Amino acid sequence: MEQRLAPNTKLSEARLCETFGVGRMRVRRALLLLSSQGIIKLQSNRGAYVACPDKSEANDVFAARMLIEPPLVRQLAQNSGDIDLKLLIDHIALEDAARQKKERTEIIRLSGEFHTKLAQATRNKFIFRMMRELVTRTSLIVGLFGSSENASCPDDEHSNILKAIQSHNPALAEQLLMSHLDHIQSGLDMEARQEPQDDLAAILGSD
Amino acid sequence: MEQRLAPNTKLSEARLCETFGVGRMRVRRALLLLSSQGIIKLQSNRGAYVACPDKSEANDVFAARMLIEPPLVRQLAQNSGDIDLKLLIDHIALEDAARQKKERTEIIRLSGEFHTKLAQATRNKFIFRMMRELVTRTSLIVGLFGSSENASCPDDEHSNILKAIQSHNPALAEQLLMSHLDHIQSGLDMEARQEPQDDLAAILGSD
DNA sequence: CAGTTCACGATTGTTAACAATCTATGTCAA
DNA sequence: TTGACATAGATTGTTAACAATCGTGAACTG
Repeated sequence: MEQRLAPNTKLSEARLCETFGVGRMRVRRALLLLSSQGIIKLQSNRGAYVACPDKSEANDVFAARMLIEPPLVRQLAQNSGDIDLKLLIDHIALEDAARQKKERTEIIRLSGEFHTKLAQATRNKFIFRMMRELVTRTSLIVGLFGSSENASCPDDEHSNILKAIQSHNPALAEQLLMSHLDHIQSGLDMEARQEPQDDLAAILGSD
Repeated sequence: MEQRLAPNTKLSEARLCETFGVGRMRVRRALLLLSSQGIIKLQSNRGAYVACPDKSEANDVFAARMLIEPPLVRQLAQNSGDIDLKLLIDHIALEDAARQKKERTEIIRLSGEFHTKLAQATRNKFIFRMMRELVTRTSLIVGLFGSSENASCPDDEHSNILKAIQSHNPALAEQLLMSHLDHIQSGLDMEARQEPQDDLAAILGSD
């Protein structure tokens, strides 16, 4: 989620065991779940590797998001009664704070999380899970294909989307979101790839 | 998927081991994956049970489907170039055949699968996975709350949706699909619950 | 007779040893 | 020098024994 582990990084069981201080069973369970979400790839007898989406997969992820998120925000803007607006308002506050403090990894994490919280605001478990999966995958893609400067979303687009929702303007909310997704996607360079890093220093460093 | 295992059925590890002739490890891996998809619930130290969606979850599933499927079929009807229409045409043929032979479980399976194949026709892996999960969950819900006669979708609604897609009529396709989902949902009786069955006779019987 | 407690059996969770597979290194030959 | 082959090490996959937890039923008490 925070792009500290590059795609194709090998995740050896023994290494994860000592890093997190748990037995192999826990590690293998976690790896299986991550692989079922497509975050890592399990290669038989070869181990687990951070997933490395290709160009085509990247396009699929954005196509899926452009299918789901527009009706999602439209619904949020229409039906402001049953939805959890506070969740979004509080989140924007967090984003602003992180941006002022220039906490880079925090900004990246919150940028993705905003979209997850759009889904969470519907109070619909299934929509939430779908968006979380798509957002996670987007993080991988941005880490792979993104130029370093635009790793996070443009500053105030999230805030503007929220305002459109609050003012019950479905068409505007939908349009703002579409162009927001467009900005993210067009900020990617589909040809250049980051090279894989080969250890877990990123995780160890954060303890 | 075929509603042979009622919700709340207990799935004991030992039982599954002998039924499928595999070790506990394989069984536990499978149970973990099923639980991550919400098809079963893993209760700590108590075992695995077929998920038993409640009224609120059922509404969430239909809300999620009504959010995703309309733009999905609209896209299919608009952009008939890159999509896999043959998949849908062949499927409708299978449905017709099963209906003529009055193969009940086959009809139920294919009824759900049509919606999965709508997603598959986009050739987008993520859309496909999301729909598969929602359709599976719908099967559980229909098994729980559905009256026995309308367990499958009305006869020709799938066929009509496909025709609207083939004739590039997005608005019609979207409208047909919405009323189709409405039909399924309104055929449910949210109060009456089927009682759980307590063993795996259904699986054993099919071997 | 009802309610509580204890102990037993059954089931799940964990651990550790073992087996199988793959990668890498080093040797030999062309 | 390069290629293939074989062997050793490391890593993953599996199995089986062990520990922990939970539900049940019997025994006991009020």
